[in-house]
Amino acid sequence: MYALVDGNNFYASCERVFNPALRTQPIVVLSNNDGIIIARSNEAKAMGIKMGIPAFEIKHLIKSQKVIAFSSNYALYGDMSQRMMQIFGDFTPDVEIYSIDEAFLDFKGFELTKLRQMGLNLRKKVDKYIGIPVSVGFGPTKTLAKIANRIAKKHMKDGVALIDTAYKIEKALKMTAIEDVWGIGRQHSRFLQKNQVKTAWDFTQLPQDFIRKNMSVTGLRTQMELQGIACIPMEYVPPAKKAIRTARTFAQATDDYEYLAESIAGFAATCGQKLREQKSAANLLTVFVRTNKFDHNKPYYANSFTIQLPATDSSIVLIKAAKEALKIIFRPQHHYKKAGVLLSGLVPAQNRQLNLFETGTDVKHKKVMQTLDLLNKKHGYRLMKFAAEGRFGAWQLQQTYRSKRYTTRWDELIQIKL
DNA sequence: TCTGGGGTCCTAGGACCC
DNA sequence: TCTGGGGTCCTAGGACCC
Repeated sequence: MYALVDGNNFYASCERVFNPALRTQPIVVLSNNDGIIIARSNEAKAMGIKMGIPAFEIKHLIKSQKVIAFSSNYALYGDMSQRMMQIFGDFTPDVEIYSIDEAFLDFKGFELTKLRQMGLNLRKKVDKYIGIPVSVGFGPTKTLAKIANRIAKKHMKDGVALIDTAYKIEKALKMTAIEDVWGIGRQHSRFLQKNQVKTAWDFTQLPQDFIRKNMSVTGLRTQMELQGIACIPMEYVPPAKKAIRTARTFAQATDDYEYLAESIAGFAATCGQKLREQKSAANLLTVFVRTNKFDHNKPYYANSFTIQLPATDSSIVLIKAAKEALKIIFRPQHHYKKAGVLLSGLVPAQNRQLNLFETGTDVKHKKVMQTLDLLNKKHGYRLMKFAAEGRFGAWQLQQTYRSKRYTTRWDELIQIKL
């Protein structure tokens, strides 16, 4: 049996841990630049605030304090996540961290009759040590565990649901709408509904060749998983990323080349840091820019350019290439709203292919990069930067409502008055 | 004034090889 | 009348996830 454990309204719940007065208030968490809604407390959901809507649509609610808004505080959420995952490891050694707020737990070899109690204990422990409410769903496959988790969240008062018999599988599948199945997104659920497939149960009754033809092998896998045949294995060690991207939407659109060049340099440096963290080197670097896609009064322009590199993990080389690529796609007549850098063709840094005319720059850069990473790790995120990134941090995020980084900064520790 | 960020996998089609 | 068989690699686009 697998369990899927996830934090309820995770980001919103993190904010509540350090501000208990908010426990009964409707709260929302905003994306970078305070752009859209990315998390809501149950109270906010009940008010009809939808996931992903632009923040300005509920500005009146935020202003009048009917809803408390937070800018996203990833330092806090990331740290809370790590603490939560650590607790999971007390219940089984086989934990797959699936996202910032959820994990699959493998309970093979455990007695079925004890699982429910195990789930309850886990909830209790996470609540006591971390202060985040979680839901636990058990099932014979990952996809069924996901469904159990959903049922736990929606229908079980104690937050735990177990799907362990053929009868319960059928019952659970019949009460799950097709669009709520893990692996079936908007396009496919629309297509399936047109074909009279309304629930997860209906989906399990479809002929295999129909699914294979219209939804490829991934659809087939989902069907088997729903039928109780596990075919999505656990992944205990996160595989190295195959692509690394850093991109931002600017608070204000800009036609300033220098501003854009400094942001791009910053994105390239951030990508480089992520690259070195996973000990990879990149063969390709893509720069992309685009104007505001919502502004229909101005012509839309989006473009990208990819540069081939001798496999490198040096931010110096990356920044240089990024600036070259930007020069090629920059058009002075446009106002740019979003830009980014993408590294791909990643290989292990250890056994990268050397260029025939290798000059040894990477060897020279290696020590500089190591020192840079060490200093930033020890003394503060991005304390040391490249001159190319600019001195002004012009592309800094707008974060009007950010809470303190309670768990990762000495000067922002929570204070208690006695 | 105002709309996020970061990933993965699969397939079809083109270009190429013998 | 009529044009083989068997592959690989790469990329763009579409689907999905959080």
